[in-house]
Amino acid sequence: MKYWLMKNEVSDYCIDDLAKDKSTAWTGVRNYQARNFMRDEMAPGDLGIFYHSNAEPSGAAGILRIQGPAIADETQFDKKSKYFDAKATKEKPRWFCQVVKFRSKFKRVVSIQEMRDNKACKNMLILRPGNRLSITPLSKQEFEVICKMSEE
DNA sequence: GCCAACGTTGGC
DNA sequence: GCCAACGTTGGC
Repeated sequence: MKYWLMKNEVSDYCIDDLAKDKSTAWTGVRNYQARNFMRDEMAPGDLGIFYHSNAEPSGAAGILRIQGPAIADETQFDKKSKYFDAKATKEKPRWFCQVVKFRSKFKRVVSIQEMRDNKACKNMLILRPGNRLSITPLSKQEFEVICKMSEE
């Protein structure tokens, strides 16, 4: 059982959208490291923090569950999509995504500043300067600390 | 295969 | 909108 932090621009897709949809394919990831996490490391039942970036404030907004296993990201085949990749084929997809299911919305957003201020979060990759990875692993402790902060 | 230039991300 | 960080690209 692993834990993840999955970042998304709040204006694109937020926790309320996921609550409404119940589940969604986490498409559009075009970074190899993040792809490998989804394709190789995530397993059905893993839990993730849904993180809002470019938000007021940016931070952890809720919990999602990985349906797993990874599937091909359909947007890579769609010429009209900004995520289209001419080098990808149906036979050999380059990009993968996970279907994620809504689990819960936090009572309040746990801001990135609160995470910075909490010693238990100090190793989180998301807090590293210049971090641009949209999917990062979390330890069980980090996951639980964020959940706990959301209750306060 | 090096590395400079470029583009993107994302907090502020 | 600024700017630091860093992944990607492409010339050599």
